[in-house]
Amino acid sequence: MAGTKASTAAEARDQDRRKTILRAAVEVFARKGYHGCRIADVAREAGVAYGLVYHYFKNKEELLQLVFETGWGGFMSRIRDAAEASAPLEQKIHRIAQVAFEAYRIDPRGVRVLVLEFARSPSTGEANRRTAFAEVLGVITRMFERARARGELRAGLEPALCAAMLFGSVEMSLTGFVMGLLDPRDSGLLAHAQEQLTSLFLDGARATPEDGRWKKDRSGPRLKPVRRS
Amino acid sequence: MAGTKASTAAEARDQDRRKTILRAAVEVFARKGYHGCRIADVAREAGVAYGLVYHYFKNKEELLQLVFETGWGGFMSRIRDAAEASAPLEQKIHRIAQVAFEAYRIDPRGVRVLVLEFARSPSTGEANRRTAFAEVLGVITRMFERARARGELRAGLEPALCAAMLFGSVEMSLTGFVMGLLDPRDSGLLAHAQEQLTSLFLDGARATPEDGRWKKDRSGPRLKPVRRS
DNA sequence: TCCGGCGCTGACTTTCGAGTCAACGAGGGG
DNA sequence: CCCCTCGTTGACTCGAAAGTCAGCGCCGGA
Repeated sequence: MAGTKASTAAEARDQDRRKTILRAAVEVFARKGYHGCRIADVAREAGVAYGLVYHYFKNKEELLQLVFETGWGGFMSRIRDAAEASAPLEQKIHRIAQVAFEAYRIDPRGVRVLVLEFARSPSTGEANRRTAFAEVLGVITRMFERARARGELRAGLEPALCAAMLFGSVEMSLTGFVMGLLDPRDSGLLAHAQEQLTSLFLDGARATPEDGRWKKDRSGPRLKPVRRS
Repeated sequence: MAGTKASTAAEARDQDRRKTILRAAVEVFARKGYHGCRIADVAREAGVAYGLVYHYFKNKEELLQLVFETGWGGFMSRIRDAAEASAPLEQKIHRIAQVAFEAYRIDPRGVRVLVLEFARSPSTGEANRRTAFAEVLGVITRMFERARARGELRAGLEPALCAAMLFGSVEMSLTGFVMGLLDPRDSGLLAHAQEQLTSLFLDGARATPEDGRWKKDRSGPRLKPVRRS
């Protein structure tokens, strides 16, 4: 049917426009932050008229909401896949780290928006961010609960706190990269990051006996004399 | 001298006023976030006239800047004390966790502002946060560098990444509490948190041999068959 | 070629809050 | 007791940005 075909084509063009504007919004948002993100800038970035933004989106709120949901949804589903896979804890953690750093490698700008703007600024008031954090932390908490049930988690560790620590480690590492406090070009630091994150989280930062000359006893005395430099 | 005494008294009253307004600003900021934080609200909260705020502070920017600096400065100096003490790594990490959770226990509202709102203003907000993060991460990175030099850090760990992971763990745990995703009343979770943070960071999440029935070998095969539930 | 609809335009209106300032009055000195 | 100073007040100004809308012109069909 010609009518159907035409309307389909029209709809496709509509979707293209929407995506153009959405991408422009990510761009501006990443560059200028929440406060500096004016609809006028988004329109200019997208190369369309000011009013058109309001033809495709109800208001600024909805637009930014969508920017967030798109990005977060993608990230979240990968995290969920990783956390809910049937694999050893070690592998799951490794995959979570991989998802995060891979996302940064592919789209630093998008990660910037998620990590710096949405994670730390009130967009829809607070509900959004709260929901988002609750979502990841919930998924990861359940992962640790299952790991504990299987005996993969060291005794005495609270799954919810493990989740906060794991996700916090990931998020702050990404923040470091995004802010330029950690340089991804430094000796493949980015690649190293996901390995170290997994390794440190699973086995800790403490020197092992073979690292140094002293034997370390985990259950030994807490205070060990240390020479000042 | 009477003149001096009078001017001193006047200055003291001035400082009181300033502090009243500053405290009101923290309050409103914590309650409504950056967007909802209007000078009118701060004035009402402090019980003074709108215009008086501008008698004591140059503008909104300066006021919020000061709110941030006050809180962050206190937090930062405690973190610095902990990180630069001459003590074993274990103790330093424990103290860092302690500083953070203690701060939350004493002043959840203040922590809320630092953790969630983090002075963001159009022009200098970004720079601020960047500086603040660079500052903590720098201090903690140096702590890990010294630990590495002393052989207290497991081989192959990048100090800067350790710093990001440690601070990220602290920050996300606090975020969990502040957002109500972690309930401090749940079986003393708050008290538990600082112990677990130290323990997990130093020794990892992996089950130790004595945790389960299987022997776990750290350098063993990465993939271990796990029964699906 | 002409017509009619609609995607698109951008100037205009509205809203809102930061920052100003003229005036008020408490209180201390003359 | 009066006046003058200065902390204090809050109505007002001004600018910025969100959101509206009347109309333009492109394009597809007759």
